[in-house]
Amino acid sequence: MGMVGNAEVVRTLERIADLLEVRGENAFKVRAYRLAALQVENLGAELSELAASDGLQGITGFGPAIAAKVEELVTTGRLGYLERLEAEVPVSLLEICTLGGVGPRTAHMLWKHAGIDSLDALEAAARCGALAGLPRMGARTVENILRALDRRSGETRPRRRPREEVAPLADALLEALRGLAGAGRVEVAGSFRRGRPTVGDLDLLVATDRPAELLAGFAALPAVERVLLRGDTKCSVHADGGMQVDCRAVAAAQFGAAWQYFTGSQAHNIRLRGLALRAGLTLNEYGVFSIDGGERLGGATEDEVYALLGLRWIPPAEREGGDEVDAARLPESQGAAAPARFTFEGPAARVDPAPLHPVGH
DNA sequence: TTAGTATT
DNA sequence: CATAATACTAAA
Repeated sequence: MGMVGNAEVVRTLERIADLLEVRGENAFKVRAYRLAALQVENLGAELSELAASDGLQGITGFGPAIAAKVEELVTTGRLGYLERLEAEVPVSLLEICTLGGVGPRTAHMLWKHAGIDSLDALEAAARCGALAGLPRMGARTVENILRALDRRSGETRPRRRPREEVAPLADALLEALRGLAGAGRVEVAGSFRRGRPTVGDLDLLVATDRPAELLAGFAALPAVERVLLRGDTKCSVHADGGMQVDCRAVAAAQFGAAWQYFTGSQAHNIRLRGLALRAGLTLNEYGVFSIDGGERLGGATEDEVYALLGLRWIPPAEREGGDEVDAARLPESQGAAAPARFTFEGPAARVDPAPLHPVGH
């Protein structure tokens, strides 16, 4: 019976997706496995029991191919397809992908162009200059790989931590941000705000008129150990203890849309944005826009964002990408059908180089 | 400008 | 045919 639980099915489907990706497979196929994994995560029932009774065909994200593989896995405890994949693709390529800045495309290239199939082989090649000349391998990138390999021995590999363990750091950083010149409202977002029992990183949001300046201040905080990247709207760092902290700076008029985006979950955002498209709108971290014309309809508060999509405000703890979006539908009359209630006032709500309306011309 | 990686 | 949208960096 259920020797193989849903959690292992999720891990297996994700592993298949990772291996297919470094093999250079069709992106849609890779996504299909990721989507299936996501669906299993949010599934109410045990797959092994479904396999014994109704079968797996009806599950969202399961076509015939994935249904057959999952059935094999939950009934026999093994999966021939995965075993063949692991025999074909060097599994160490997945470790190479854990180096910051190195993803599946690069791992694939290293494997095919230079026969690199392990971290040791990569290190050797990097040290003896064998990487230079490979596609998209400049001096800068080689340097970044060498630094990432160096840190690897420190073994500070990122892990999810209990939220209680992270809370003091979150409080301290919120306080520090509030103390920076030009800082307006400051809030935590991400999985921490959603109340998840464990968090992988901290996501902080700050309202400001001078984002670049504020992010420079953030990067210079004493609690910051290393700056991973810093742009005009976003800065990622490693804080003391190795925890990654992402800080996003936005104008006050966009705070609601940005907070919504940054709170996630990813699956929730995708559902919201999909709903927006079907309503003739588009949603991003800067606001809600009408698709034709790109007029900005709102986004100063989360409430406004959800209302423009015809939804009641959804508590962060529910934003996991299950059925919460459908459950939050408001009666037709005041929803997306009549979205022009909010107008965007005030000058330049957007940050300087105008990220505004993402809808292509 | 484009590709790749990253983020929710 | 195919889930959304955007930011940052380095290469070309």
